[in-house]
Amino acid sequence: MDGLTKKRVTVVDVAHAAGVSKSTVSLVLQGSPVIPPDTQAKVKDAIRELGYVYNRGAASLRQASSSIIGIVVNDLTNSFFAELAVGVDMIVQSAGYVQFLAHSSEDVDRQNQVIASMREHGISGLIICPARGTEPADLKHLVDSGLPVVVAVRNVPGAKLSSLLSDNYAGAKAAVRHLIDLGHRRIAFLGGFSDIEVFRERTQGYLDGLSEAGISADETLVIHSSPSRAGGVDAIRQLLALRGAPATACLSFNDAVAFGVCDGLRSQRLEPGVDFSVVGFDDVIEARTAVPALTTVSVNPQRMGQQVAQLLFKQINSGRAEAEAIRTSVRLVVRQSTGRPLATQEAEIAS
Amino acid sequence: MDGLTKKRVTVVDVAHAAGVSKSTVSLVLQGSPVIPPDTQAKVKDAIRELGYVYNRGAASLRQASSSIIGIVVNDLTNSFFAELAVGVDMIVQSAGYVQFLAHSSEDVDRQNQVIASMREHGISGLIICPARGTEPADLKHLVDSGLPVVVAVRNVPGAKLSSLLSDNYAGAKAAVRHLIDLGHRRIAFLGGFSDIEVFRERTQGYLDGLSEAGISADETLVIHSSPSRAGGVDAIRQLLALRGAPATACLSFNDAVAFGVCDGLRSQRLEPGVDFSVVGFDDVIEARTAVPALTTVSVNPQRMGQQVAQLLFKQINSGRAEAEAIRTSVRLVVRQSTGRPLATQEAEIAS
DNA sequence: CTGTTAGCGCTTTCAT
DNA sequence: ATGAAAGCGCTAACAG
Repeated sequence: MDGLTKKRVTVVDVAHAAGVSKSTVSLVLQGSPVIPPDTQAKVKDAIRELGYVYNRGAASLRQASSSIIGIVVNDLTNSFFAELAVGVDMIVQSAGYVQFLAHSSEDVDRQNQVIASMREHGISGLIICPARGTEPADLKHLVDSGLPVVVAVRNVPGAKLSSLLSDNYAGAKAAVRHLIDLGHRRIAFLGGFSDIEVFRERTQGYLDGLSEAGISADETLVIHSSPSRAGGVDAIRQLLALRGAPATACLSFNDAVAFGVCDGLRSQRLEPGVDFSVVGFDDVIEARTAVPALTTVSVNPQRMGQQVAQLLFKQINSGRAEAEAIRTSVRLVVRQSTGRPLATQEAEIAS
Repeated sequence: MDGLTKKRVTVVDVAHAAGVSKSTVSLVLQGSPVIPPDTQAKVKDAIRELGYVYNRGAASLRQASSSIIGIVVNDLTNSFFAELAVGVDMIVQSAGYVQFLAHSSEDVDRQNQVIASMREHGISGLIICPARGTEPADLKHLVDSGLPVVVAVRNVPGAKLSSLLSDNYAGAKAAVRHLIDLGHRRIAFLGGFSDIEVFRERTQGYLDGLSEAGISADETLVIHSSPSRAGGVDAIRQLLALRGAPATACLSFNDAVAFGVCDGLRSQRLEPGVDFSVVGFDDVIEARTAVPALTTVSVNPQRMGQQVAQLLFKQINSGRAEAEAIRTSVRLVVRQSTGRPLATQEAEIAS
């Protein structure tokens, strides 16, 4: 009870208190069936009484395996990735693991640092949403260390790693077709930076969607910006300032951009969904109430997080699986703002 | 180079390759100044060549101290807490620590589980944004384990723990005064649940603000709801449906609620900031562009995260500090929607 | 300045 | 069914 002499209580102490030996305690801790119930009870009482806390570090040292999953995210500030991390955490926790989470702030150096740090802590698997500009070379060490790794959301084309990505191409194409069916001909693509694969996939779907409908693309209608709400405001402002035939609809890089586009429209006294059609990619839960008329190509981030975690565990448990590339399907969710509750119409999109 | 025989490379291997001893390697690893540069170089080369990765688990076992900070958040889905975690991470990383992040989904049992798990992993400090309904008893074990802990954002009144909270009372009062100065007399308080301390503090500020201006409070104008965007929509709908003298302004529990209130207003063809004044608490970065006219009582979550991490490190480094309760100041940010760029006016609020 | 030695708390044969 | 002993990879004394 002396505040200073408080030494860490170990299995030995527990064993002593319970009148058994070290290894018996260890076996109880692991729920081994070879220990008789009464002995188990004695040990458990001693544990409670002494306030013993299991030292997982020592255990992993001995067992050469930890129960830690690392996850490094490019930007936690983006709700999509925060939701994804939540989805991952659900699976990780239910598997009895804990989650190391770090975010790289879109900085490749930082990303390498945190990965190194995680490896030093002996993670038994890693999920990574790569920072912009991540090269296969950056992940070289990682992949040939044999650590189970899966890449989520953004691909790193050259790296031989498992990945779970959304079907960006098919989603963008479906969105464009939807807008064309609504009668639009001048359709813009707003937001995002061209140095990530996701952007390229989405713009490709956009371009192919247009050309399949016999509409020739106008490259001035593709406007880059930060993939954030503020970026969306910028992009729509630039679009509205263009001379020439005005666009009447846009596909936004993600939902943050789409929200920004709506903000920008409103500040010009235009009503999203009425004066100008907006389709957003990704689907943060808030989107449902935020802009009733906002159509989205939706990727459920929590579900995606769960899937990616499952893929990782599959890889961990199967020893050494081949790299596996999965595309999660997306849905086109059309919302109408006529009255309440909202009429929504969803369609699963196959590639 | 054989994929199966790949054994973990240890300090011994490195020592062998570099032609020195175990402890020399260890000293190099710790950047000790007693090792001559050329020996250091040899060792570092060997490390690179063998692909050695430091085993921090073994080190912590020996040193009885890890470099892990735990942070458990009630809801990562709420951008405010995601931003807070980012702020924490900045400090944690720059101190050479890594961050264990888990979220409790507002579930006290889950919260206890993850805390236990973190302790088993030997965290050297813990930051906690308590789940709703957390009792001092839930944290009893924790506090008398002597682990440095700081509570953030939400207080747990009975527990003897350091805390970093925003000045909710003063903020709410200032917001109400602002609305009164604008000429409002029927002011509502929307959103949030009354079982958390933050809610009580904010409503108290609201009530005192009213009564100091000689306005008697009308309890039908305090409407509870989930502290989310959807909750805000609900709350404003309920408010507008009330019979009797209509409210002309509201203070929202947080910014998510405020956004929802704006959504709800718009769906009734009312313009926030024109037909009805809205003040939101908390300040997610997006708020700036989202609703230009939205006045906020602003708490910068990233800054708060940094502060809380600093407080924790202070406690870790000073051995055993007394529990310390800090209130971060808040700012009243008034935004006007007249033209662009926005005219904003800020005022720091003292308690 | 560098090598030797003895554990940190746990798991795991191998005896009893 | 339980105990004894060895060792995971590292650091910290202490010798040399």
